[in-house]
Amino acid sequence: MRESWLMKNRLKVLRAEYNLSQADLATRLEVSRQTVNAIETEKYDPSLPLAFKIASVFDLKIEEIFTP
Amino acid sequence: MRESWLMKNRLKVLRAEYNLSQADLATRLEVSRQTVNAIETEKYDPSLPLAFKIASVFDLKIEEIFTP
DNA sequence: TCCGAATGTAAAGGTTGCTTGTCTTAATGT
DNA sequence: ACATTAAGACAAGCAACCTTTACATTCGGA
Repeated sequence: MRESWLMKNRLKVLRAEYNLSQADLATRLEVSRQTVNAIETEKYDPSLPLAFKIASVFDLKIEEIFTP
Repeated sequence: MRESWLMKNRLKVLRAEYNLSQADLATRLEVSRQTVNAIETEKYDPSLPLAFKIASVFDLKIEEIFTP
């Protein structure tokens, strides 16, 4: 295992604000629902490109969504 | 093979500004020299945690270093 | 209560990120 | 000429990210 200090994120809250299901968000991000779920429940971090996509969906900077 | 739209980055320029070798930067980031080289020559994207580390070394936002 | 939507979890498999090790080449200085 | 440093490249191996498929659980509304 990597030393995995996994990042914290505000995905769940943001999803709620935008009234999106995990499946909705997955569709917008062009990833699977399970991937959204895994990131949200902090099983693993998104890749950098995916983090950019997430940020663009919510019109925020990456740093406003993810924190170390 | 992925359709690899790899991100662009300004690592090489930033390294020059800070007068750091790839090895120096690698030490600060706690990754291998080859990893720094591969990211700089855009063989692959850094992970999100590594992107955060890179941003903190140069005191910039991720978006100011990497662009899709 | 029952149904459907949303969520959580898991296994198996492919791709990407990162490692160590090695080799080559260019630039610089002595 | 020689040594040193920086950088680029490649390969093998492992860890992390992401996929599909599948099944279980939770929850709100009719």
